Amino acid sequence: MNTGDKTAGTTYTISQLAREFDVTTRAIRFYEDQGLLIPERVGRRRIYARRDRTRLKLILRGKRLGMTLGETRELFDLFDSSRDEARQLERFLRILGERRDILVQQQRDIEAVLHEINAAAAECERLLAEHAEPSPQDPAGPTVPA
Amino acid sequence: MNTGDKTAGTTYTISQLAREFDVTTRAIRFYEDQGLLIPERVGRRRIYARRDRTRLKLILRGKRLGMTLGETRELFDLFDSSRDEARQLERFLRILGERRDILVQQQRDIEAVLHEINAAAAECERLLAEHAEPSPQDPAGPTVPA
DNA sequence: AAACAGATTGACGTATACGTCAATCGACCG
DNA sequence: CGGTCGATTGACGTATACGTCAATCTGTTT
Repeated sequence: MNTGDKTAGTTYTISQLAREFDVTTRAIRFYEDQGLLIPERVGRRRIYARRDRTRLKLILRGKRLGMTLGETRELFDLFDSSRDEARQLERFLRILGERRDILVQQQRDIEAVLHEINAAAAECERLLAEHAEPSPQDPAGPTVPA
Repeated sequence: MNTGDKTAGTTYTISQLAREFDVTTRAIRFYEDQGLLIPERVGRRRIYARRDRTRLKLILRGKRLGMTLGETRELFDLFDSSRDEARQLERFLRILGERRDILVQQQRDIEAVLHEINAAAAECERLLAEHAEPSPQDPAGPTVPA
C-alpha cells in the first residue's frame, strides 16, 4: 500500500539550488529565515522540493523588480491562504491590484529610460564615427581613406 | 551687460521639492551626501535649480526600478562626463548596454508577473461570483433569485 | 580509523537608505 | 525683542539583505 508515501519527486540540496540560480547558500538559508522557503529535513540537512525551487525562482524575479523579501512573502502567503471567504478574496484582489499598479508604473519607467538610453547610445555612436573619420568634409585625415 | 549673470531661472527650496515628489527633506539631503544633487547655497540654505529637480525625478524613477543610488550616480556621472575620447565613448556605450539588458530583463519579468496576477485575479473574481450566487445549478440559495 | 567534502548553526560585520532626535541658526512677525 | 517657522548640521538608530568567519556535524572515501 502507499500509506505514508511522501510523494518523493525531484529534490535538491542547498548547493544544487545555489549553483543553478547563482546565489549563495547563505542567501537561501536567509530566505528560509524570512519564511519564504520551507524545505524538508533529513536529520539537520535541508531537502528542497520543486515547490521550493519554484519559490526561489520567484524570489529572485521579485528581487530583479526591486521587491523586498517581505513583499514577496506577502504574495506567497496570499497565494497559500485559503480562498473560501469573501473577505479574504477581496483582500486578495486588492493586493493583486496594488502590485499590478506598481508593475504598470515600472513598465512606464522602463520605457522612459530605454528611450533615453537609446538616444544617448545613438549620439555616442555618431561621435565615435566622427572619431574614426574626423570630418566627412575633410578627407585629409590621419587615416588612409582607402 | 550680462556679464556675471547666473541665469537665475526657477529655483526651489528643499521643502518645495520634498512636497512635490513626496519625499522627506532628509532623503533629499542624503542624495546630496551621495553626490547625486549639488544645490547652490545662499548662506547655508540650499537652492535647487531645475537641473536638481530633474535629477531628483530621475533618482526616484531609478528607485522605482530597483536601482541603487550608486547605480544612478554612475549614470549621472556618465552623462556629465566629457565625451571627447573614444575610450570614454566606448565605456559609455558599454554601461548603457548593460543597463539596457537589465531593463529588458525587467520587462520580461514584469510580463510574467502580470500574467500570473491576471490569472489569479480572474479566478478570484470567479470565486467571488460563486459566493454571491452559491451555484448556478442550484437556485435554492440563501439569497433571493429574483 | 583518519581524512575530506558538504552542510549546519551561531554570531558578528557590512552596505544601502534613510528615520529620528537635538541643538542651532536666520528671517520675519507682532 | 521674544517668538515662531523653516532650514541646517551632527549624531545615533533602524530595516533590509545578506557576507564572513568559526565551530560542529555527518556521510563517504581511502
